[in-house]
Amino acid sequence: MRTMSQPVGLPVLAESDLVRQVARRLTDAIVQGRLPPGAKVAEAAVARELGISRAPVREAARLLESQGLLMASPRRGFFVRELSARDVDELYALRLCVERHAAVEAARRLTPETRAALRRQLDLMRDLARRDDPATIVEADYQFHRLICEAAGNARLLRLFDGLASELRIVIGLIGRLYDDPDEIARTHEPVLAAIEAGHPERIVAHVDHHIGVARREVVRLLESLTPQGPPPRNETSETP
Amino acid sequence: MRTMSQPVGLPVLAESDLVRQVARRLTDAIVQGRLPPGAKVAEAAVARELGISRAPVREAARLLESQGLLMASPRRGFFVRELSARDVDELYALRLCVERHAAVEAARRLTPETRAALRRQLDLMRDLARRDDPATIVEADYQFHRLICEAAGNARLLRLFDGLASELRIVIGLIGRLYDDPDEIARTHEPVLAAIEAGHPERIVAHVDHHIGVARREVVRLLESLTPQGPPPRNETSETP
DNA sequence: TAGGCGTCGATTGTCGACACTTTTGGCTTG
DNA sequence: CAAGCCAAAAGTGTCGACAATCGACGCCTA
Repeated sequence: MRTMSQPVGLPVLAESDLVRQVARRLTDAIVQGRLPPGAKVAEAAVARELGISRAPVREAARLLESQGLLMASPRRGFFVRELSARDVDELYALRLCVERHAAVEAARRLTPETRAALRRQLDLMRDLARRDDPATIVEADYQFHRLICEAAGNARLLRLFDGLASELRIVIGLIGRLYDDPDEIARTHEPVLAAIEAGHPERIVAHVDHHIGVARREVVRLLESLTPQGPPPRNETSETP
Repeated sequence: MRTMSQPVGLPVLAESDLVRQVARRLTDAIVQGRLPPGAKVAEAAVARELGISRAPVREAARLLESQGLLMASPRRGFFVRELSARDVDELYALRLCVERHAAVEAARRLTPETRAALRRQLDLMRDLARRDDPATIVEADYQFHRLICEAAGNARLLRLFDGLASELRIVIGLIGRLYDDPDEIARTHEPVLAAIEAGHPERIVAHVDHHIGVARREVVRLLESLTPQGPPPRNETSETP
């Protein structure tokens, strides 16, 4: 068959899929903090607001459920996942584990392009730090770490990272500004990138450990300080299949 | 509100939720190889077979989709994910990353109980190796690794492991017997457990690396040898949000 | 005879409806 | 006045239906 001269990768226009769109909207609302932890996500309300029926909303909710953003409580509906300090600690443990691997792997297969991209991102963060816009900085921070995971060349690892980051953003967005000294965010990332460029696995792991470890303790501490809140769902559904 | 004396976590009788049941059935069918990679999962057929409507089937399919077991192709339906040799390699890379962490952590908080459980599982595997029942051995193998992840005390890590294992079982089930020497499976696990009991992080990592590395090369090699097959879906949906 | 086109059947995406459960609000009662 | 109970309202779980789309088969054309 030779209908087209070449199967040149076209941009794959317009996912007609309502489910994806709803999923994305809900995700945005959650990470932006517009749907705070514990909030009920009423199908009917969402459907009404978007001018669609409940079916696509339910399916989107299922997607977000197994991504850990929502929690399904039978006969009661979906709720934005509430993260205890312990949850966040677990998430950071996984993130550490993932990013360690990602950084080492990224270093192994570092190309001039990705290296430049990382440098550029770091510069961007430095700039933003001067302008002092918390939300934007958090976003840039996320992108920097994401670039590293992308550079590891493992699509699944990237998806995993995105999942962890999404869940964490449930609370990060809540906490707001994480760094007292806005310049610190760039300073703490510099050694990580330097280690990747240098390509010493041990040094990479050490710096990643330190960098994420700091954030981890910080966030967990902050979260523990404002834990006293919670009227929400009734029980964890723990399965052991 | 205090309807019940206490919101003690009840066993949540009879999951009224059809979605979970369908999800589980589909998962079973996939890991048991009854739904082979690339197979189409027709909603109507599944619904008819289970005597229910299509809605719960669709929702279950969404769950499995974001677990990586199914792949949604818009307007075409759901298909059992096909794993290329590269996919499997990526999965093993993640598994390595996860299990390393799990084993080290398990060693750190090793209790006599979990230690006994691990020993017991290893003995079981030795027994099964003598009886030589491939399917059962694979299951026991899986359980051993799962126990380690459980012992790490991170619920999320366990879920992650389950997810990776599910995906891998898509192909493991296909390959069938992995070990020429059935006794080998017990022998290769022994050093891992020994290292965990000894509690030397470096030695643990080394043994886990070796053990999983062997399996990884083995499976990837086997899979590459029978890759020539594939009429299936049409394109990867790669998002970069 | 090989290749392209139109039509038909099958399947998906979405919707509205119905039964049942949970929640809420008010009312009764100690 | 507070606590408990009852009834109405809201929301979920599931279903069957309908339009739009995809794949396949067969026909027409070069």
